[in-house]
Amino acid sequence: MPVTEPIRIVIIEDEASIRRFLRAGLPTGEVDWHEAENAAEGVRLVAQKNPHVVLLDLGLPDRDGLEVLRELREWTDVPVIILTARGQERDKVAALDGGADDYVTKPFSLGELMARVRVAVRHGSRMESIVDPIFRSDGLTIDFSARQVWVDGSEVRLTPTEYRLLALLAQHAGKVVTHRQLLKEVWGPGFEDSTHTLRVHMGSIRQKVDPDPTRPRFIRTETGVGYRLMVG
Amino acid sequence: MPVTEPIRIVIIEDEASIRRFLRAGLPTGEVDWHEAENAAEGVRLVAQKNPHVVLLDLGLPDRDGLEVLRELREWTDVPVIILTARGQERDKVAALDGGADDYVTKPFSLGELMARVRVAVRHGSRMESIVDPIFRSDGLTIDFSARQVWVDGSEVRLTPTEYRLLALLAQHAGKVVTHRQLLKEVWGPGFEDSTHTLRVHMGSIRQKVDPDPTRPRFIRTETGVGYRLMVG
DNA sequence: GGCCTGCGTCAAGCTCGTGTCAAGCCGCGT
DNA sequence: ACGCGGCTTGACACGAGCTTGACGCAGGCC
Repeated sequence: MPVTEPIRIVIIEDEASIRRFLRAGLPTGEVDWHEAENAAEGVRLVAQKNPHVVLLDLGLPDRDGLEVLRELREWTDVPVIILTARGQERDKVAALDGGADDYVTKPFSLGELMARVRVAVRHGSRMESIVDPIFRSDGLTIDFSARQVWVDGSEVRLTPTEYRLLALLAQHAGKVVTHRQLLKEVWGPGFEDSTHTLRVHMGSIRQKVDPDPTRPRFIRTETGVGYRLMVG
Repeated sequence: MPVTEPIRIVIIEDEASIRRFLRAGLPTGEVDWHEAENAAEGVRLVAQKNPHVVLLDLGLPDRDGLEVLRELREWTDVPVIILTARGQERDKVAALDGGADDYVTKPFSLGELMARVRVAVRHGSRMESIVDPIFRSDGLTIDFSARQVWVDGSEVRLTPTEYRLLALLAQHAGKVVTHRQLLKEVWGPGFEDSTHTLRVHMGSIRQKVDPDPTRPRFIRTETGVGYRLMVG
């Protein structure tokens, strides 16, 4: 899992010179950049790309920027940073109260703009990560964010390898995960043949969560193929 | 969504004239206004009032504003709007990347500021994760705003590094915090491999709050992964 | 029945992570 | 200059975790 996904930005701005200036100054590789030069195309692009941040010019040729903002706000909470030459207080207040998240007046510095973009991304991501992912099935509970496992309510302590194996099975709950898959994911490429080690580890996992392998509650072995975590 | 409750604002600003100017211009009845004229009082006030927004001046007499921001960010996500005369790009970027939510340079217009306050309140209410400035669990108490720690009622004195480590664990109470995470947060990027130093510090923390690591009350080591502060 | 293959268990050995002690370094205040 | 507190670094012992090998067992095939 990559730690730093590139920031997806949609800019809605008619002046090509501004777009070019921004595009040239972007940190390469960290930004996924999409340009629209009018309102209609901009809204379509936001819907299509689902960006982390939208940069919106107020002085568009086909429609007023505030209208575009209002239209976006009908269906998305994506952070919108207004990017405009209009520096009057009433414009700012109207935009901010109209749902904009920030307001930057031209001319602006690229560094400041990118810092404000990062703030907006921070705000956006914080809302998504409220619930932490938990796996439940029968008496087995796995809290991935806490890296904790319970069986019938009592906590079970797993070693790093054991946890990674069990988590991998849980991520594909109900489906068979092959030996090669498990070995490659946990030990890395080049260990696809250490199937004996894998069996020993599965054994110790079972000892902790599933004591009787002939009558398995959770982990079923699919002979010759791999293992499967059963779903209730 | 109309905010029925008045907006609670804490302003940390040494210049009395600015405070007076703002206080005079506030819409009466809609704002619950609290003033601090230095950093120490400001942090205390934030902890006490649990405001919707904090207005923070960077040029305080007793401490640098960025430090104050960093200290606040150790325990609260309350929106912070920087309010300062420093308009250099590097100041703005440093503050915004340091956890600030907005940056307004003096002289500013009152209308714009209040609009930005409303944006901040909007952001804050959306995540509604009001963090308690006091952490309690079993016999362990941590007051983030006062940087104080108690075990079974008696105060424990921690060094700066020890406190930051323990506070970090408390912020993710119940969850595993990896070695890399701890090292990066406390020592900064580039120190992710100094795991030995980390162990020594964890040792001295334990000596003070959790004398027997084989039967831990609070800090459990997750071998090969990191540490976890247990919750009752 | 004998053989092979795949799987599970157990024990032993080894590696590596961990905790602790002590020494040395640095910054700071007296 | 000196002492002190805090941080880092090194040495070392201990234990947890991982790997490896031996063995028993079940099922399929000749």
